[in-house]
Amino acid sequence: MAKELATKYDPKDVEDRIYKSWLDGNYFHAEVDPEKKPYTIVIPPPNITGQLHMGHALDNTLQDILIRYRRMQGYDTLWLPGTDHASIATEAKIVEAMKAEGITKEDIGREGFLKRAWEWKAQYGGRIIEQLKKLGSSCDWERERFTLDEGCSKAVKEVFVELYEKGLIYRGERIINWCTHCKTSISDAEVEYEEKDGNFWHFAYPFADGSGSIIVATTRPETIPGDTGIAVHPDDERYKDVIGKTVIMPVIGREIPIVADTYAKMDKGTGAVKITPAHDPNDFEVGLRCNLPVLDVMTDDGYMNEKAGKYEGMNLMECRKAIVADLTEAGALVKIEPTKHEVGTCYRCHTAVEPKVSKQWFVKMEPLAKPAIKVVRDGEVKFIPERFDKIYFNWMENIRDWCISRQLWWGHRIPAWYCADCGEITVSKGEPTECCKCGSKNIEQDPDTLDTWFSSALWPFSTLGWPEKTPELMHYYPTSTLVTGYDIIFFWVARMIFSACEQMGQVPFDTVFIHGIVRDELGRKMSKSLGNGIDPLLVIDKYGADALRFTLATGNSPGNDMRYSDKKVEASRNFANKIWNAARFILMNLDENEPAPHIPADLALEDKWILSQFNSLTKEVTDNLDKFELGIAVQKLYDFIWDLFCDWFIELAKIRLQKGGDEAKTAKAVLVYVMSETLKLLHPFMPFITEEIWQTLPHDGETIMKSAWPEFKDELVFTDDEAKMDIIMDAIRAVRNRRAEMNVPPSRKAHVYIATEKKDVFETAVVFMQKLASASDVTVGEAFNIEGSVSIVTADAKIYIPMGDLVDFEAERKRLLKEKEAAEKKLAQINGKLSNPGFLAKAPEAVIAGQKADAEKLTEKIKMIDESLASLQ
RNA sequence: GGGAGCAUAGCUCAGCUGGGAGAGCAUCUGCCUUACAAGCAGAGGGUCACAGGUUCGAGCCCUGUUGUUCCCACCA
Repeated sequence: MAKELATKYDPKDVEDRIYKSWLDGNYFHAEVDPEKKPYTIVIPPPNITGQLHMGHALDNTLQDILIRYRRMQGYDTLWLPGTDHASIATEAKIVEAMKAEGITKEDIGREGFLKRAWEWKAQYGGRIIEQLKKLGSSCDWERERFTLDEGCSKAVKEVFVELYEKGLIYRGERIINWCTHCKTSISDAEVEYEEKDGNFWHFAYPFADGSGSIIVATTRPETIPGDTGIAVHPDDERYKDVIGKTVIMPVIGREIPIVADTYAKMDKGTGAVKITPAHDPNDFEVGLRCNLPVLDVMTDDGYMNEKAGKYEGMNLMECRKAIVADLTEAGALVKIEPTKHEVGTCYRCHTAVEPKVSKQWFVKMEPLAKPAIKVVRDGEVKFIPERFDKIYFNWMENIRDWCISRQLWWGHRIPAWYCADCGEITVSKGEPTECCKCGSKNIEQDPDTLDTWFSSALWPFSTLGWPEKTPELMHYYPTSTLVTGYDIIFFWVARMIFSACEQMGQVPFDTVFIHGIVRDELGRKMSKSLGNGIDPLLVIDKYGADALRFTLATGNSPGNDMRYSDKKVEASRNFANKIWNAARFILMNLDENEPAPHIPADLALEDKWILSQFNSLTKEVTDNLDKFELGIAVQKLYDFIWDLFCDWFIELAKIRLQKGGDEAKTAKAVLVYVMSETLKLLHPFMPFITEEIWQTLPHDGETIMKSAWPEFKDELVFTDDEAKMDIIMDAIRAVRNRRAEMNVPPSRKAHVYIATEKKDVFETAVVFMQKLASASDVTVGEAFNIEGSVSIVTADAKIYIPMGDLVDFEAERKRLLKEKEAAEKKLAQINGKLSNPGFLAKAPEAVIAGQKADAEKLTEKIKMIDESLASLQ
């Protein structure tokens, strides 16, 4: 015995040690090698506030599989890791922590706050990185980046200034989404719509001239104090005469005009709509067209302000109630109509978002979207699965300008300075000391910061050193594959694409590999509020990282959600243990000086069979990985290892191992070869256990992760031997089946007679039958006539087992009749096809030949069943 | 309002360009066969949601229906 492994696989004994050895070997590190083809993945940077969840586990498992695969194939492989500063989330967290101490942001000021934020980052920002390591992620940690580090900040300023100078970034007063909880503007993409119950309140507004009233409907009565007009459609006959009149707002008492604008739809509501330019995006546009004043009646934290008159100081809901009550009392309420409507909420805190007029910075999207649409349309960037390009196009084609300024401190400060003297804006990469127009020193920087996604949009090139033309940028850019969930296509993927097209004139990656989300056992989204989240670290602790990875890879079909369950991980853990035990068995049998893996001469039938199977596996797994069919690849590996290698080949190899001598030597060599090559194919999926076993087996090289990916070999194609093994396995299964049906324990051996035309095949199978089909002796001949025996019919043989005492002859007869019936039914089906002229004319030849062969086999089988039935008489 | 996904064994899901319905778990039966009981050998279980169509042939392609999940959208 050469080396030993523990009897049960314990990931805890292995994983940390192996991971450390990889780090010590510096195997994850990429150095620019112009001789080699690069393969690059940039990690979707997790938030520094984050803890590893199942979504990260899935995303990073998939990335690691791809990276390890390409690394073994010899690519110059870079997986670039990093974290995102996550402005809103992080700032909220720190503000909350300060609140516990009774401090506010304003108390300590901008500098003090940022100091605390960086301290917080230093303390917690590395947490998720350590967790990624537990998963086995083979990132190049030496190149770890942070969206707020010096390099990324430089890239951000560069892009901002350039876009500003091109007129693609502008500052303006527009309707934006305002989160009253986070107290900042947010972009359209950051608004999530939730269906809520609400009402349509119909109110009558009397005309100022006393000639009756006009009825308008609203779902948001609290915006009434901000109304500055009522719009009707210019062609609306009903209101033709009132355009230009004014109404007196009940209770409020203000006089506002009725204007004509096509925005008012004649078939909606009453056809007359109140206009609140400060608090509704459409109304804002109407206001611009019809010259209505903008009246902002809300404060930044969600209360009515002094312009709301008597409602000042109320929060929005209080105000709504008060206004409805007041208007009702004033007799203005016409009717209430219950309705459901979509309410925009902040994607971080789920507070209702208020549309609000505000002066903010925007990216002009249309010119940027155009090339970004083109590169996907032209296939320069491919989504997998393809259907996501539709979602992408739909978004890009209807995109509105991107509000990028945030009223936060934690983030990239907007590089714009305002002159107190002339009002000019100075936008600069550096730290300007004077106004670019009037030269005044009286300038002050914009206090706002940029949307977090502005910096992550630059991630594929900012992390490689851009705007510097670093060797890394030249070599590794554009990156290869981006792996991410469908939930951040808009936030991130789309923005990376247009940013790269604009800055680099080149796509950021050629493939976007999209996965779904990991749901709980009941199919629900894992969430903090439901408390149904599964901590991947606990799973790793219990079952091992390999088991978790294997589970996530198996469940992955691109773009689709998957459910997590402990049962699945348990099955994966069992698979790991199966491999472990197969390795133990092999090691037990090896000699002290067992040679390195190689294909020996004098291959036996079963050797050629397993090698041929392995060869096909290699090709298939490689093809599947190239097509991002990870789940299929891993399933094939599972089937090969468990069913073919363990359940058949190892069992067959035992025969020669017991014999010893040259045959044993060959068997050992094949065991070692197939095992270690299979471990390589499995390594991207289960890196730890494969490394541990590979190291223990005879091997060349220091680590499996740098070994060469197996390739299809023509000399390992043994088609005839595969066919022979199929015949033998068929017979063995048939015998086992019959014995099981009769409840014969394996310990009761029996003589087996095989009548066949393929004597040579079955003669080699004698020892196999003894080992795997409980045969004491095996006699192969052309025909036998044995009284009182069990008979078994396969396509290639009729097998007799004299165990008359165990046989119920009547039952046996019934069984044979049933089998015959099944065979005849099948044969009739096939003959139906074969007598169909259309089938013969149009089906491919291989299919026809296959059907003919099946028909022959069935005919033969029926003949043999008949013989058996006759001998039962 | 627009769009997309899903519907296959009791459960969770594979099934790639149309040509023999599969896996894991669960169930049942028999096994301590000296790598593995986290195992071995076997068994049962499916009108592939429904209705049409294309095709020699459909789980797979087309149309429609139902159920379900999700995304997008400025309908007062």
